Amino acid sequence: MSDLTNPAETTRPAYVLDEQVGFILRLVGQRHSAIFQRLAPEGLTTTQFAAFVRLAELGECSQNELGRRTAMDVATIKGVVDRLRRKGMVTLRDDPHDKRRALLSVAPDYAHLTDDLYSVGLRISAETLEPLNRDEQRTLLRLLKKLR
Amino acid sequence: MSDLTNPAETTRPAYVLDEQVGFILRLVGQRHSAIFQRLAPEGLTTTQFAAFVRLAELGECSQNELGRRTAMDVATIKGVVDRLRRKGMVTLRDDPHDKRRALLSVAPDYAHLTDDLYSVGLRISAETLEPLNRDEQRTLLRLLKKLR
DNA sequence: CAGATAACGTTTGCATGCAAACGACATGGA
DNA sequence: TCCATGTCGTTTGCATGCAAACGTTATCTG
Repeated sequence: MSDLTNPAETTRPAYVLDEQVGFILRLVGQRHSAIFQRLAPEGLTTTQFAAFVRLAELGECSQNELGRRTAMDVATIKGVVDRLRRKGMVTLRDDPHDKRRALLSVAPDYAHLTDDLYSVGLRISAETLEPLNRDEQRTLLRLLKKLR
Repeated sequence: MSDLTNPAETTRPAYVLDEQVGFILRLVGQRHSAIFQRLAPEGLTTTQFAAFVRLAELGECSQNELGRRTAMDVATIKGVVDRLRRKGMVTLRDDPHDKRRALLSVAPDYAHLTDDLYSVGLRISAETLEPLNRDEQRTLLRLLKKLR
């Protein structure tokens, strides 16, 4: 029994760090990230992977636009794009209609890579979710999406 | 219909970035982090909060030990502890029995803060999970814990 | 006791991730 | 046309987060 002189004490849930969503999310993120790093080709990180795949979907696109479509801040997407360019996976040309912009696209040499990335991406997700059965996997994704 | 000349094409799930666990986890983490930053006192970050609360639970403890108990790398926990010390929230003394170690503890001036942190922590978790009903919240936490 | 092994803490290097401020350019309406 | 407003890309500053290497100190084993 806890302190009965304070009625609130008996109903308020105790704070246990290991039970908080934020803490658990960080742990799950760490595990996913380790799986990702082991399976992803070209030394791609999670964000680089997301940006590259999204760019392949969209075709030509500006840097900030790509950032918005992948939920990355302007400062973050800049770093990610810089590294993809350094790897030669993404190329850039000036937008003929807007002097502020540059248009990004997947480098021709790497266009074929997208199919590989799709299959690797599915494998990474499968391995991350492996401790759950099919129903649990569907449920988890459904609930997580509500928290976006 | 997709390409029937390739039977695998019809059964393999299509890769959709927005449906992958890793991508969704990042988005949920972003939302949680924004809530956290809005509600947490003393400018505490998620990791600083976790380290401080854990240290309060454990009493005196070495830096690497605290890192292990909060799932932080030696390099990461070092930075976190440095910042907590700079805020004056954590103090340090030499371990009398082991010259390699230092013993961390919550600074006396901040010992009273832990109760505040518990209630704020609960509020942060509640707000993060707010889009879900009670059953869904329990289910989500149960499934997430399996993925740690 | 001596040598291997392991733990402690530190540092460097790299990659996110966000806030805030900046100059350059586009575009709308007065 | 001119001006406000917004967008584009950039930079700085701070805080994780991990890998790898390092010197120091404990501890275990032969």
